[in-house]
Amino acid sequence: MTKRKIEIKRIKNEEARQVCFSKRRPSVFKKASELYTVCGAEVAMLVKSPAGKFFSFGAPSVGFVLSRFHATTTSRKHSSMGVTTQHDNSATIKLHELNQQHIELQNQLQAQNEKMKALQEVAKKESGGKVMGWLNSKVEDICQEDLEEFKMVLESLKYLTRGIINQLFQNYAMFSNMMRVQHCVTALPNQQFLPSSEDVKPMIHHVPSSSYGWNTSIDSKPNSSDAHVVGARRYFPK
Amino acid sequence: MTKRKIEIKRIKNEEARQVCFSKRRPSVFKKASELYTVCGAEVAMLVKSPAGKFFSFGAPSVGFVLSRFHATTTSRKHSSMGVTTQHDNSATIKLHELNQQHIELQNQLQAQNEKMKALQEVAKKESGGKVMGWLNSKVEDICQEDLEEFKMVLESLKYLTRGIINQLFQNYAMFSNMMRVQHCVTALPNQQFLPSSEDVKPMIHHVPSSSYGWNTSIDSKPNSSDAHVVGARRYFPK
DNA sequence: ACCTATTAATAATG
DNA sequence: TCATTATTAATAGGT
Repeated sequence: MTKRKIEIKRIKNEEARQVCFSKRRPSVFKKASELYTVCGAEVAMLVKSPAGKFFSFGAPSVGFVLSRFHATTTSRKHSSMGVTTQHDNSATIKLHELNQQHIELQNQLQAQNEKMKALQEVAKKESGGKVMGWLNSKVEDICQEDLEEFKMVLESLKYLTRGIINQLFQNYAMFSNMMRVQHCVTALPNQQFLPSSEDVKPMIHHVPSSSYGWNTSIDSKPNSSDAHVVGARRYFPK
Repeated sequence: MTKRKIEIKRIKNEEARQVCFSKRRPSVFKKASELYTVCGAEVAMLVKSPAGKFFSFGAPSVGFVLSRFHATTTSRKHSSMGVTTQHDNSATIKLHELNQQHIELQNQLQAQNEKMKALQEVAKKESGGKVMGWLNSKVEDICQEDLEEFKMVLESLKYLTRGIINQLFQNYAMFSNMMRVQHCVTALPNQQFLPSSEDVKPMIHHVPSSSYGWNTSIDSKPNSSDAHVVGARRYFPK
């Protein structure tokens, strides 16, 4: 979101990556804060910077939310009528994590979508460009190219990739079928989860005295919708 | 950030508050995801909605980040929550992460399939191009001049297809790896990830069949009879 | 840290 | 819940 749109992928330059983190992290915490203040959602967020620093944000407190999370993800062996159900609570974690990489993949898909969009855009443009012209330019930057030339390339692209793609999708279909069976076994059985404790105490985080130190969120007013100390910064509702 | 600027304070109307949460939560998760993908920061985020549902996001995984967090915080003597985390159940975690990837890759490949089709649609509109002429002609009929131009086209094709082909091969490789690893992992007995000592409550998962991916929530209300709905959300309609 | 041109998020509305 | 759109908020690149 800025002067130029960036692809959502890891920044290779280490310094630039750290700079980006420094800019983005407070914003994410702010968003998390707003989620609590405006919507009344309990939020805990733990972050380890690329440089190894830990940050945390929590409303009404990190510990409060963490403990609730533990309560819901902590399982036990349940015996009933001689039947012992060994409850695999990693399934719970799995469920919670279904969000996770999915979101990342969504970002990847966005990048792909946009590349495709760029291709489509180019396909719509009319002008006197040559193959050599956009041969050296980036796909995203093509804007004055010759429609006919481009279409020809697309056509040949189809020709060249058809075989590979077909084969890949055949393999995918095969794997997919196999996985589907297995998935039913591992993810679909009824599962039981603990209710959360309703009487959880607020928590104050330890600050390990490592070379980096921690930024912690210490909520002095567990039930208020006020400020949360995060690092050196305070978020107040305006 | 919108039609009108709103004051950052609790929305009193319960329904409006829930609506706001539903809109904001995915965005915050996305930001957290980007913090990981772009900046390489480890992130864990736990959220309890105003309606009492739990959501989580973690990169590289909630469990991973949480266990690191606990390891660090508990190494200072006490866990503030009195919870001891045992994070040696890598096999179980691995299993479920692989299951996640399975689901997510299905979505990704599906999306890719659609994109490829779109690309090919564009290409199909041009049927009588020079390139196709080359591709369909006999080798003997291609003159030197044509070969030079054809070479240029091939170069450009290499550029245009690089991203697509690489992506497809990556997915193929991931699937291959998953199949190998998962066979190994699923053979292991279920293990407890977290110690348990509380009552449990039943939970129902509903997985929509038509979506690009899933978000999860876990109801934390002990006496609620609500089903746990795993909702679907697409970042990129169409 | 600051600036600002752009992109991304989202409140209000249908 | 889903889509649209008018605005505001976030931020990449540069100084």
